[in-house]
Amino acid sequence: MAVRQDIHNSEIPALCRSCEARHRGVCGALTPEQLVELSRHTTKRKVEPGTVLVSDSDTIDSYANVLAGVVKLVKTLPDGRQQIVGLQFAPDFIGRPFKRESSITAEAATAVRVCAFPKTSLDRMIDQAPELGHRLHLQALDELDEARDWMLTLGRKTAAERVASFLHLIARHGDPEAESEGEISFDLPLTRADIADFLGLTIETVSRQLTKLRKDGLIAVENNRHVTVFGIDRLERRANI
Amino acid sequence: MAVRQDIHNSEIPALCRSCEARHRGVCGALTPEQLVELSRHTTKRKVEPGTVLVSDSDTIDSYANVLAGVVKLVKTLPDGRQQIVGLQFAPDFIGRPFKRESSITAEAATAVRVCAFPKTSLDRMIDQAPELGHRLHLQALDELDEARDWMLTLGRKTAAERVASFLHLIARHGDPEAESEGEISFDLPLTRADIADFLGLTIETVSRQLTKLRKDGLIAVENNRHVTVFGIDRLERRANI
DNA sequence: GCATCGCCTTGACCTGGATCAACCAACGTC
DNA sequence: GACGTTGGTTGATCCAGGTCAAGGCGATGC
Repeated sequence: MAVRQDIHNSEIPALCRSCEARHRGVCGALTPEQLVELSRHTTKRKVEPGTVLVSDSDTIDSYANVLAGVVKLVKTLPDGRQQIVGLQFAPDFIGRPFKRESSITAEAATAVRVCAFPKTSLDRMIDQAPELGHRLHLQALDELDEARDWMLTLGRKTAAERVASFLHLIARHGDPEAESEGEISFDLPLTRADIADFLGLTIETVSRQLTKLRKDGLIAVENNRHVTVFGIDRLERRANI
Repeated sequence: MAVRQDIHNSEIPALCRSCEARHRGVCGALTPEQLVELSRHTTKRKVEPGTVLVSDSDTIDSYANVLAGVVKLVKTLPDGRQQIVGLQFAPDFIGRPFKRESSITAEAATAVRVCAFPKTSLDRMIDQAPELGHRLHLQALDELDEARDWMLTLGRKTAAERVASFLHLIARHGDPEAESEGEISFDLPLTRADIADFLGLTIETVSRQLTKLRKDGLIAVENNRHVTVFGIDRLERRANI
């Protein structure tokens, strides 16, 4: 009986079987038993672009993993000015551990699949699985590095450098190993308005800078969203990285 | 003999006795024995403003606690443009756990006292004291919140709002509980050049905005460094917080 | 077919903050 | 007590990027 129980428990939940977060994400820190436990309170959902996943106006009582798509973290001034302070890709973790509230809104930038679970379940699990806390710590440190990189961009770079930096970020995220002189193409996960909010610019300026890069032969743009970069190295030079 | 050893070991090292980091900082997570162990490799030093504590050009092999003064975290573009991406006050921890290098320079903004210890000693201790890892995690999360707050300032606020936000930050740091309508005064820990690098502005613009706040009766400035704020609430309104 | 809508681009013009330059005050130091 | 030097202020001018306005274009609806 005890044996059967073990066998049963060590099966990976169906929900988690094809999930990227189980390998590269935070769930990789959990044993099959813990996965079963967590998955009991978990819901996987698919949401439209624009869906608010976490609002800054209410207290947070759930965490989530991004399974597909891109989530933007947005901060808003009382008068409506907005700044995107982070982009989360699969298999990133969304949430602010050890705090009941956050001043950040998380919103789907593209179609997004997420796996959400109650704060309490995961908080309990952190105590039992130190490796889980460690992974969350690592993600926080990575996000801190990214945030500080972006502070340099926001505080000191020109519009041209910012747009090039953004394209570089997306291109490198899609293919970190890409040949620096080769061609690389991808879909932009953000609208012009979102790009502007990410770069601290207006949509007009973003549009003009993209046009400039196009006319200078560094990129090609199809259907507004699909971008081809002709040489990451040339983009890097424009971005002043 | 064993008993004497115990008594001896559980004494707090002289080095740590009056140290703020032992209470509110990361060292609060350590037992007296662990403090003794760590303090064996620790050096306390007092440095002049401008001293580079950690350079982005070499690999990091030590951590430190700020005991007094203010340390600025600086990022630099190849052409020399600079952005301050964080300010560390006592008893903050300085260092990037779990990575051999960082693209950030840490530099004393004022006269600073720090307590430095080798990376290896602390890394070893993290494994033994989970509470230590937890405190570092908490600090990383706090710094992430601060960095993102500042991204909003850099990306979307006007020069006037930025300068007011900076004064508010320093004022609140000195006295988090201050009456919102009362008078509060403090010394600026940064030169105009540093303030400009923190706000993504030029020194001229910082100077003009301070003059404006002075003429509008929100602040008084003596000897360039000493500031009195007449009503934090009025400053907040200017900062658009 | 052709209205309407969302998203993007382009042009004309304006302005907030950068740049350039002069000057001031405090502080060595010879 | 003249003389740099460092850190800050103020004024005049300039320009990158914001603002305002018009128009393009594909998708959706009637």
